[in-house]
Amino acid sequence: MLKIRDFARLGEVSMVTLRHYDEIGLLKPDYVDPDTGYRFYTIDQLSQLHRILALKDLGLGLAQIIKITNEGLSPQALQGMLRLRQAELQQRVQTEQEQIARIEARLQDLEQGCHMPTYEIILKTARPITAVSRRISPVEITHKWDYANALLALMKQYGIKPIDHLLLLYEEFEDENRESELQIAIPVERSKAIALVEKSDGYVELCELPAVPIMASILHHGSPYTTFKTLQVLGTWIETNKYTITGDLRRGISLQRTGELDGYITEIQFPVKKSL
Amino acid sequence: MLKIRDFARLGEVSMVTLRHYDEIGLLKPDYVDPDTGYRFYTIDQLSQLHRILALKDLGLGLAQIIKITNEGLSPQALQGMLRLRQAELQQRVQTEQEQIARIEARLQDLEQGCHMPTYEIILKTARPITAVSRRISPVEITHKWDYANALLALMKQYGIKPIDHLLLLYEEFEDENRESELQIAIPVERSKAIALVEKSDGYVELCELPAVPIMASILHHGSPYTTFKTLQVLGTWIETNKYTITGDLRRGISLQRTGELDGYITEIQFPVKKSL
DNA sequence: TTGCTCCTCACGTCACGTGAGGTGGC
DNA sequence: TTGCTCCTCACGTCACGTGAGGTGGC
Repeated sequence: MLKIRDFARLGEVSMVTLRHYDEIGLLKPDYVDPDTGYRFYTIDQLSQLHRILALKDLGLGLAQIIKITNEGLSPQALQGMLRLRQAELQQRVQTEQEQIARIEARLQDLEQGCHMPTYEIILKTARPITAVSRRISPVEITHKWDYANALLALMKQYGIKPIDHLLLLYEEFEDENRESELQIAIPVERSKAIALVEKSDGYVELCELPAVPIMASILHHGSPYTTFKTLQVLGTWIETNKYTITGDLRRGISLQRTGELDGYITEIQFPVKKSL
Repeated sequence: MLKIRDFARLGEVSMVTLRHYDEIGLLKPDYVDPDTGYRFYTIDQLSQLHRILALKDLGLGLAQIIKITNEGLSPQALQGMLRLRQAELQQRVQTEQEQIARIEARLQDLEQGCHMPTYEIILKTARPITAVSRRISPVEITHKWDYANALLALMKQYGIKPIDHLLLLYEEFEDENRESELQIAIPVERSKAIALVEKSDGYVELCELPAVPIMASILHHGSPYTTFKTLQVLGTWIETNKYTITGDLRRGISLQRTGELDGYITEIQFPVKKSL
C-alpha cells in the first residue's frame, strides 16, 4: 500500500492529479481510510496509471480514457475514437502550420519597416443574398454612384427598403476580349425584389448571390474610385498565404457612404479557396 | 451607429464575443446608452475588429492582442511576441505529429488483433539518485537476488534504511568481447552511503546516478528472470516511435518483491532521446 | 399589449495548479 | 508539543456559449 505521495512519484504525476482522477472516477485508490480520508494505492494500480498516461499521450481527453479503461469498450469503438482523434490532430496541425506561415509573413513585413499595417485581411463566409441589381457597362463606370442612387430612388418610390448594405459586384472573364462587368446590387426581401424587377422594364435585374464559404476581406477607407492599392494588398496576401481566387463574384460592400468620398468605407471581398 | 447585432454580423462574430471584448477592454463600443446599457458601434470600429481577428488568426491570446492594439507596443516587442508564438506553434506541431504517429501505431496494433495491449509504455524523467551498489558478474546473475538480500542485511546491520526501491542497473558495452554488467543498487542517503562504502572492504560501491531527461518505461509483471518479451516490446516501441537508446544506464526498478516470483513487479526503464 | 432587441448575472468548459484552513500520527 | 502528511473546499485558467430573468422602444 502506497500513500498518495509515493504513488504520485512512481507515476511522475502530481498528487492533485491523482485526487482529480479519483474525483472523476478514472482511477480510484485501492483503499481510502474512512477516518482520515487518506488514499492508498497498490503497485498494481501503477499499470492502470501507466495506461492512462499512455492514452493521454495520444491526446485523448479524460472522459474518453474513462470509457476506454473503465467501461468495456469494443475494439471497433476504440478504433473509431483513435481515428477521430487522429483526424482532429491532422486538422489542427494544418491550421497551426498556416498560422506559422502567416506569422512568418508578418515578421517579414515588420523587417521591411511597415511595422503596423493599416490593412488587415481576414477570412469570412458570405451568406446567400437576394438583391435587385443594375448592370453597368465599363464606359459608365464613373457614374456608378448615380446609378446606385437612381436605383435607391426607384425602390423608395415603391416603398421598398434595402435590408443590407449596397453591393458592388465585379465579374472578370477569362476571355480577354470581354471586359469585366460591374453590377450595383441592393439587398431586399425576395418577394419585393421580384415585384420590383417585374415593374422595371428590364433594366433592374433579380440578383441571387449564393453563399460563398471563404471570402478574403479587407476594409478600404476612402474614395471607392481609388481602390487600386487596397486591391493589390489583398491580392498579395492571398498569394503569400497560399489561397487562390475562385470563380465567384468579387464584391465591394459599401459600409459607409456619407459626406465626402474620403469618408467612404468599403469592404472588399474576394472569393478564395486554399491552394493545392 | 450600429447596434451590436449589426456590428457582429459585419465582423462575423457573436454578440457574446463583442460583449466579452468590451468587458476585458479589448474593444469598447463607441457609445453606450447610459439608460439601457445598449452598446453602439461605428463602422470605423470595424477596422479595429478586423485587426483583432487578424491577430487572433495568428493564434495570439486576447491579452496579447490588447497589448498590441490598445497599448503602444514597440515594433521590437511585437516581433518578440510573434517569434515566441511561432516557436510555441512549431513545438506544438511537432508533438501533435508525434501523437498522430503514435495513434497510427496503435491502430496498426489493433488491426492485428492485439486489441488492448497489456504493455503500456510511457516516457518519464529520472531524478538523480545516490545509492550503494554491488557489481555482479555475468556468471553470478542467477544469484542476484541473494546478493540483493545480503546487501540489505548489511545495511540493516548498520541501521541504514533504503529510501527508495531496489534498482538493477544494466550496462552494455559496444565492445563485443566484454559482457554486459549488472549492478544491484539500493538508494540511501548520501552520507550514510559513504559511511557504508568505507566500512565494506570494497565490494560495496558508491553509486551516483545522474538525472536522465527521458526514460522509456514499461512495467513487467512476473518473474524478473523472464523479462525477454517485455524488453522486446519496449525495444519495438522505442523504434517505431523514433527514439534512440542513449548511453545512460538501463534500469530495472523492483517495485514489488514479495511472495512468489510471479507476483514480482518491475519497472524497466531505457534512457532514450528523440531520433534525428 | 405583444414581440423584439438588448441587457446583466451565473454557470459550464478542460485538466488540473494554487492557496487556505484543518486534522491525524509520530 | 512540533512538524509532517494528507484532507477538503474554493477559486483561477481561456475565450467564449448557453440559459435565466428582466427591461426599453415599436
